[in-house]
Amino acid sequence: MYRHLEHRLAQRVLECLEKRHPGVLIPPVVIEQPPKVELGDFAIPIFPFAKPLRSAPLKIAEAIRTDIGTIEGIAEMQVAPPGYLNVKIDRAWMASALAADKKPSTVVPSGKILVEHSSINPNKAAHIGHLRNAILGDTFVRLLRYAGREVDIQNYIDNTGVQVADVVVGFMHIEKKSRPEIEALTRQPRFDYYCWDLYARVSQWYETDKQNQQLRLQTLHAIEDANSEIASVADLISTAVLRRHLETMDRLDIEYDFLPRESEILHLHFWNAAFEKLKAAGVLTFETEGKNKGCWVMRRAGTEKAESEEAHRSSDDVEEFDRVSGEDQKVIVRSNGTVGYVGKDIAYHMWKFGLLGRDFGYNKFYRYPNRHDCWISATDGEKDHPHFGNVAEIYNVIDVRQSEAQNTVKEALRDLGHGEAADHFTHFSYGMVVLTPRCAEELGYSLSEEEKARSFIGVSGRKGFGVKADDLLDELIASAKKEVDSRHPQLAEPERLGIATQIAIGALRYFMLKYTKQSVIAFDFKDALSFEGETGPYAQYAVVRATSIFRKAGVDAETCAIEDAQRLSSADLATNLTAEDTNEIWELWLAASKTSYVINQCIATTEPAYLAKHIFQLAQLFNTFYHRYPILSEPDEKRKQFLLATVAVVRRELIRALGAMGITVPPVM
RNA sequence: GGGCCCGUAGCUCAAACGGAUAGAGCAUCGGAUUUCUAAUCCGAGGGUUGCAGGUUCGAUUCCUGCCGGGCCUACCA
Repeated sequence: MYRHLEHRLAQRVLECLEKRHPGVLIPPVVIEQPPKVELGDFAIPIFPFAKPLRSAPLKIAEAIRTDIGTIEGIAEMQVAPPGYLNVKIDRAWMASALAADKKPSTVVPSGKILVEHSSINPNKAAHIGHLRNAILGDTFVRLLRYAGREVDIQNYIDNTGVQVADVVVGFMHIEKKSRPEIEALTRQPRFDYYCWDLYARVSQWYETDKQNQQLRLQTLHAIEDANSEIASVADLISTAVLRRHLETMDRLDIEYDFLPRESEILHLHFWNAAFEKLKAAGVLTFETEGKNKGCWVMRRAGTEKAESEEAHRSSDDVEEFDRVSGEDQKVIVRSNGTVGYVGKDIAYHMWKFGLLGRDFGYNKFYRYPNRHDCWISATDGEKDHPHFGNVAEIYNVIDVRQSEAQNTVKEALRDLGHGEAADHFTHFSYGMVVLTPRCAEELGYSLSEEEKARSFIGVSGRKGFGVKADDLLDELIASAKKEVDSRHPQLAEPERLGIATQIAIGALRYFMLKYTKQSVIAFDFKDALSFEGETGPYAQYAVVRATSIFRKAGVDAETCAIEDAQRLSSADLATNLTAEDTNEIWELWLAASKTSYVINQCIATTEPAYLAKHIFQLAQLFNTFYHRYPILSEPDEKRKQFLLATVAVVRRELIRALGAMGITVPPVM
């Protein structure tokens, strides 16, 4: 409703200006929020119109104010120096719509969206970096679904890469385990932890003797051959680790629909199909001389600019140098005929948009407790299966280090003539999670002098250096459990554990979402384990408080807002919201009205942090309100109804917004 | 060498398109009527937004240069 009103206002302002100044190009009308509610609910800066209209901002603002007439939902407008038009919402109108949960009809774009996230190498346990990825991705899916979009969730599995090869080398050549022995190990509870340690040992082992690295290459090649014994061992290991990842993420309510694996991209020859199309379209060219002689290469993005600059440089030497050095080229197929990672990724993304002319086979792989099935790629697969791929839009949640590679894939699609697909290809890029030096020491790692001097230490799977996802969750739950135990000793053990788990998830998900996505998170246990201040539990607690009011009042919280809204006349709402000293409560209603507006902003900017901020602000306003206005003891019955309706609306919006972040609220805290 | 990102309070972070007095949380200090209320609330201190220019009515935000930090830049995946 808030968004709707804002849009209508901008539209009407534009019409006013166009009517008074026909033929003049009017700059876009921007709507902001005034620094204080007393000034109004929307602020329109008039400065940008001054020049094109050849008039003073205050005069223009005054003209709009007199011309604009009445707008449903807008109460009044004021001209404010040095050049703002401040607009006040009709508070009773807005409150009545919000309480009744009225939603303006909106057109939801059709077309399925594919969100790819997690994509953890299946060779070791998931760590905090993977948690950030999965939580960002899962939250973005929830936001899209909130907005009415249809979404498939994919988790790409690189089960034939060097990282898996390394662990295979570890089992076969360091531990000298037989296949049955490995099979037995995969059945132990946290097999991924075992691999975590082994992976670190393998990395060290490579350094002790260069000969050992030969084994790595041999193993890598053997894995790509589906029929080899080594490939079957690799599959055994990677599948077991993958299951562990799904279990870990399920603890956070993160689910997937489909797991495409690199092995099928290989065995179903996706690359061959893509290669033909890329050659035919001239996207790839064969180099006959220079540094990249014998390779199929793609011109790098940004080459056009370099070319036009070169045209001005008369020297042939420069051009010659560039061609020979191959600086402007990206090798896709190596001179030995094998295709690199980017090539396979291009093929995979052609499949995503339904442009490859091939499909995976599908098998059921994992059933969640809620009976939702997660499918996995197969060469053959089951007859009856849902259809994945062939979507209208994609979002790839991948950290910032892959920007270059993502751009190459996107440009390949564009060069193939699929400009529309390229336009709907979004790399949802985000920064790394690193450890503070203090945190690293807490984990028992001894740091070099150089490392101690740095502001942070990177997580490294190769060194076995990092915070494992399950460990962090365990610690969060234990910490929350201690609090719940002391606050609610009368509750049964399973109930207390359930509450502690909800709090732990709330804390973790909020923690990962409160930072804007491009910022590097310096991980610290003190901040991550905090349940106070700007945290998930703070917002959960606000809802719990709201719930307890209704419990004590003997009123159903879910229906209260609507029923009270019907009982309260708009005159009642007006009295409670527009009289003197009602700004504080109005601010609360206003914030509550913004949930879907904020969610749309989050989607448009691929920035979930805005929602975290919004939730915190709403919870903060509620806590202040809660503290200041006793409700159950309110003697005036109409006033009490209004206050209860206020609580009901805020509670509902908080639950919704938290739900969009994947956070649920316990009955008590 | 080239490309991208970052530098804001003691610490961790905000500030949509350039907008009104740069905001939160943590930490520190001082307070909160036995109430629906303490995983909370109120208050205090804390800032030359890395430095120097430029663009304009107005710059934390845009441009240029410098200083400091990170990432990418392989016939690795």
